[in-house]
Amino acid sequence: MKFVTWNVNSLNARLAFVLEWVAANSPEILCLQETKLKEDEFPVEAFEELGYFSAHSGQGRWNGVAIVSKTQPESVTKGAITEEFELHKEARHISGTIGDIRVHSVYVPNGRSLSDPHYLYKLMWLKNLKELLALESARYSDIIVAGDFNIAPGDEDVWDPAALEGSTHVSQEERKLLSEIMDLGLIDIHRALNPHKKEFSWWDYRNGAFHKGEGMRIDLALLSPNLSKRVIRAYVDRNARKTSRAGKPSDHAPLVVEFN
DNA sequence: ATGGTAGGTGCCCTA
Repeated sequence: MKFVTWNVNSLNARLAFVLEWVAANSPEILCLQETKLKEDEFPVEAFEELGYFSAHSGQGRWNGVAIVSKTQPESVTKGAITEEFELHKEARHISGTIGDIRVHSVYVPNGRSLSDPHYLYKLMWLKNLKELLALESARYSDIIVAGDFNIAPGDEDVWDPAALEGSTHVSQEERKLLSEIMDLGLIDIHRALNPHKKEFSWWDYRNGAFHKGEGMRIDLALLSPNLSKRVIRAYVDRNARKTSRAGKPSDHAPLVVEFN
C-alpha cells in the first residue's frame, strides 16, 4: 500500500493536477495540506469518482488539511481533544483511523522569522502537537503523523545551511521540539530509509529555486516503530513539482511511503 | 540587489 502526504497550495487551483497524480499513483491514503478551502468546499465528489472518501478541516483563505482514503476514515477529530490545545484555532490538524492506523495530517505554522510573533506561535503549536501525540501514543499502536512540518530536521535537509542561518525552519528550538515529538516513538521514515540522501520536498517558487536545486525537506512522515518495519520505500516524487498538462505545480512535491 | 512568484482576497496578506 502507498501512503502520501502533499502540501498542494490551494486545492482549488490544484484540483486537476492533484486528481491526475492520484489517478496515476493510486495511493491508499493521501494527507493534504493547504487546501485553502472552507470546511464544506472540499471537492468530495471529484475524489469519490476516483474511489476515495474524504475528511477535511478547512477555514477558507489559508490553511486547511484533509485525509483522503480508499476506506472511510473513522473517529475523525479536528484540531484538538480539549480546548486547552491551541490546535483547534486554525485548520492545521485533522486525524482519523483508517483500518488499524491512526493518521494525522498536520500543517505546522511557518514561523516567518525568528523575531516574528508567528515564530512563538509555531513553537507553542508544536508543544501542543506533542501533548496531543503523547495521548495518541497511549491509545494507538500504529500511528502516522504526516504533513508540512515547516522544519528541516537537520542541516542535510537544506540546500545551503549557511544561507539559512538565523532563519526559521532550521532553528534549534523548533528542531528540538521536533525531536521531542519523535522521542514519543515516531520515526522520520524518509530519513531512516535514506540516511545520506539529499532529497527535498519544497522549493520556493521564486528565483528559479527548483531548477537550481535550492530546496528543503520539510514534509515529513513520522511512523510508529511497528509500522515503519513494514515500509519498503520512501521517496519524493519531484516530477510533481514540474508543470504538467494538468496545470501548474504546488511549491511542494508529494512524499510517498510504500508498505509491503 | 532584502529582490523574486504564486494563490486568495479584494487594492494586501501569507508562504
